[in-house]
Amino acid sequence: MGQFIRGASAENALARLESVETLADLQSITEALRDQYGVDHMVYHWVNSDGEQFGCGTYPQAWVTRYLDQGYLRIDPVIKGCYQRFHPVDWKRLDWSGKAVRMFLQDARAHGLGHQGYSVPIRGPNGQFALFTVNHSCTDAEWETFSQMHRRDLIMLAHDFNHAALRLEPGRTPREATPLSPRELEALTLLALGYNRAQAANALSISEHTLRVYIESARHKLGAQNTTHAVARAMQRGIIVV
Amino acid sequence: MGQFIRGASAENALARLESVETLADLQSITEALRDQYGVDHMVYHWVNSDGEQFGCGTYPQAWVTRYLDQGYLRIDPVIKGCYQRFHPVDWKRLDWSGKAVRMFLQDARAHGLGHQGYSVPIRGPNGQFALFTVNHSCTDAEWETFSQMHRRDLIMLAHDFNHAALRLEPGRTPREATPLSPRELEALTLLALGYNRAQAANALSISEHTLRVYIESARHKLGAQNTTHAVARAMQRGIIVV
DNA sequence: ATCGCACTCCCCATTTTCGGGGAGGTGCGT
DNA sequence: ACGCACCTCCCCGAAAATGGGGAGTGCGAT
Repeated sequence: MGQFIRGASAENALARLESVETLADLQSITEALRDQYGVDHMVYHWVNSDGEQFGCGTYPQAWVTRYLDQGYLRIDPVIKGCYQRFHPVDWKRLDWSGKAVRMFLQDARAHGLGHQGYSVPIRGPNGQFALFTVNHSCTDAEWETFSQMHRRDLIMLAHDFNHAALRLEPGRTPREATPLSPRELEALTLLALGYNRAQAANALSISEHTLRVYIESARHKLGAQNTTHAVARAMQRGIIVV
Repeated sequence: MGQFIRGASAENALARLESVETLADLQSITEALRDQYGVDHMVYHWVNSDGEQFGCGTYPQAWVTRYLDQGYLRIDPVIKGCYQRFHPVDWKRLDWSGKAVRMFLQDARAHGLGHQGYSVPIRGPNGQFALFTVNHSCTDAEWETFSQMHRRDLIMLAHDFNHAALRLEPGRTPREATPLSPRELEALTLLALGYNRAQAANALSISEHTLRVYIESARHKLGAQNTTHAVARAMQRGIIVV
């Protein structure tokens, strides 16, 4: 295993992260950090199921392509595990059972990924979700030492990468150009809680017709196809809390 | 202004945060940190629209009560501003216009809050959203110096407070009783993406009748009242990613 | 090898939602 | 004082979802 260099050497990269201007800059920083920390791979990427992709890192291009083509986003236990956690997670603590998952793992190994991993979930406004991951091949004990030693560094790195990414891709954030009105939010919230329109209208002490107007306008503002879609988008963007 | 102590002195509190066992512990840590950093106030609190409250800090009790009673949650520019940002924000950069907001500000001052503030937004799984705030009275230049010097400390503190809070309140992370089958998850995912039943069935290359069976069984497993509710629950539990 | 579970298909009638339209009142910021 | 966004109410027909029922295939586990 490479030498695990301490925080001080990461300061350069931290400083560079704050003034990143292009995705290529971000990419070169992941490579520099990978070398500084002496690990096999370091990756930052946005997690979107809708095909949009944003990320950088040192995974082989073949693996990135395959990952997307195969729809591994929906299989990868790292995604699922991090989605339900706040704190960074060691890959060993995830659930790797299941046929599809085992095949995924095998495929990952075949593409040169190490069996040790440590991933930091990051959440931004409007339901943004991203991951910052370090990947390596070494013994469990060595990995434990590494991850414990650099845990805080990695959290800060994840934070800085996300900050840089949000600066580079402002188009992802200001989707809420038309914010929902209080009544619209209330309406969607009740629907998300399982109320039907009659019940929701009753709960808000308004007519069902009025409720429909709210749902309709919320749907238009959210660019949603139907009520379920509107509720899903509102939840995804974090503008309603259930 | 008090002396702004550097990161090293915060290490004690960081260590204590990792082993916190009660809300009172968390409370005492905010007080210790306030004194260490030499600021007027330091606060961590959950932001829930549904009235549930979880938090700790050094704001006067009278202010906390008033804040809740008056529903300032929906007025406070700090909440709104942080909700739309990823990076910590200086209160001066927020939008303080509006009649209600000005009255809110006046009320805050009257309750002993300083005019300088720096707030760190934190997001967890299941749409959790929390804030970590430091508040003080000093000149703009002094505050600028302070916030720049301790920015990274405050981000890590926010992270650790949230981690501790999530450990203390596991009730916010519901467990998955009966796991959904792959097809059920696919079905719900497509619905969350705005597909209607015919489109979803087509996308999965199955009959609409079959799709209905999945939705039905998923609804039962999730204890949901209707399709929208089922999708909302699945998203809330993080078992589908949209 | 048997059991359970996931997967697939089909019927019925009833309830709910959708997608347009119009119309009047309030309160806030410029 | 004006506009603008919000809130509230109502009409219609067409489309979609719901809630039951039954019935056959395969796969993995006990």
